[in-house]
Amino acid sequence: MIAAYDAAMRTIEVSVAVPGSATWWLEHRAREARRRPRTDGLSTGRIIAAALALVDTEGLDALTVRRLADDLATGSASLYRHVASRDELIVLLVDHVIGEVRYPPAGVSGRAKVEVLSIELRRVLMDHANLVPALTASPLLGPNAMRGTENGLAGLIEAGFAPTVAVPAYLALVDFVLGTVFFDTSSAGRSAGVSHSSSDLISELPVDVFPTLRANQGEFELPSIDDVFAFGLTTFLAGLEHRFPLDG
Amino acid sequence: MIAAYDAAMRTIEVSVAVPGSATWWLEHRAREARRRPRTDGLSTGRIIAAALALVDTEGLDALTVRRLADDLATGSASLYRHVASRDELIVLLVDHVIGEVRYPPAGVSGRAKVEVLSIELRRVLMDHANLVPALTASPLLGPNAMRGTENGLAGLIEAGFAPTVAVPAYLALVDFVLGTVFFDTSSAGRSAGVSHSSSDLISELPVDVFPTLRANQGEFELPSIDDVFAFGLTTFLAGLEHRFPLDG
DNA sequence: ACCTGAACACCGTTCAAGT
DNA sequence: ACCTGAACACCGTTCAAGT
Repeated sequence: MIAAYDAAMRTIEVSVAVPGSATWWLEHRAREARRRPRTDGLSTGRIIAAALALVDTEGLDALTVRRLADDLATGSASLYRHVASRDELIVLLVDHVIGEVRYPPAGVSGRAKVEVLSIELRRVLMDHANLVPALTASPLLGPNAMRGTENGLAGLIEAGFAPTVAVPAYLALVDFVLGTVFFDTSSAGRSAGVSHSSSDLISELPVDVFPTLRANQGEFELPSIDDVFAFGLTTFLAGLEHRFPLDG
Repeated sequence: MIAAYDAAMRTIEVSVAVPGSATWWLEHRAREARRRPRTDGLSTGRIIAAALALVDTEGLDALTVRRLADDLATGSASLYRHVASRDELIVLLVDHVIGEVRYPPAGVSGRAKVEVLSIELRRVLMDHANLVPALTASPLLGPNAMRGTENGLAGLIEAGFAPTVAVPAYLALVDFVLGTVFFDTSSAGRSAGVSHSSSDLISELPVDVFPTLRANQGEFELPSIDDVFAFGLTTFLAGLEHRFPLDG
């Protein structure tokens, strides 16, 4: 009984929260506050910077604890003094990248602010395309992500939408931005010369089963990934304004 | 010189295509056609079924080649006779799951068909939520995915949109569906009792930096993930019809 | 007290040796 | 010819031994 209780408490103290969850971020903030500086040259900031450089240049798979330790000229065990696990490191990395979003000046508000923020979020994620698969590992609840949510939601409310509309609209918009980023980066594997494009694949399909694709094969060549993003953003906002006409 | 040439050719013959790319799918189809039956009890179909069961019950991380071999009562090396790599297996798994989409009867066309297909794609992916992170590994170009593209695009064209509109609209719509699925499954980490919801996190934020979030905190409790999906789908289609009014 | 070398329990993949 | 046990070159993480 007592042994089981102790074991349970130990689990809780060590932190039961999964990295990236709301609970984890709350605990993380408390942990950072009571942190005392380390005697070695390492810091969470240096680790994150080195990890991001590694991911950007060699991909997410290259981010191993051992390799990162090599880059920082230490042993892998030393990193565990600053970061609890590889998963936690990735969660910190994602919020760090979201922190690269540039916010528009105070004069920009309403729909324009929403558009700028959507474009910015997409820009910083595409700038770190190798990190994108890591976005599925946790919800976006870090401080930088929350700042984006604050501003995006404010933009929609400034634009005149009621909170009951603005909240689902904001969430749907983030879903769309992330979707374009996922899709664009997963299609990126095709290197121009050697590989076939999806259009080449379409021309191999039997015309009786795939009449629409075969007939419109050329259209798939034309829209760039940025075109599709702009098309979707404009169409979504048009639909929002059409469904919920503003009072003014 | 000659050694280098031989090495290059060998690389190409072994297949230079990355699993899931258009080139890979084309090669895959050719490979399947000339495949002769194995003497052991294994088949790609049995492997995929066992892999999916494992992912569904224990998660994507539990899908190791060794564990899968155990489940199939063989050694890990034997699986490499049917599947070239773990990555290839995951690509096959994703298209297999997309194959669970149920198509509407022939009477359903136009906007209704587009809605049904969007809802179906979301349903099958949410049914296999543990597999969702694997969707970022490759573009969706398998036979089952192409069937979905054929039908989705046909729906938009039946609805009266020109191909130059229908193609980007289809791509943006898939981006949105995938985005909601990614977002919903990555937020799923919060188990009801122990964990905090994002709303609990919001109430910890300083009101001077996050006024909009604090003021509208309650709204984030209300919309379920299905509500946000339905909201976004309806809004996007409304925007499409508003921007490109039909002739009829 | 803080740090870390060395070990533990795993991976995906290959290939020589068996049938 | 086909199949696979055993090995290779890695992982993330832990902890006893050092300073």
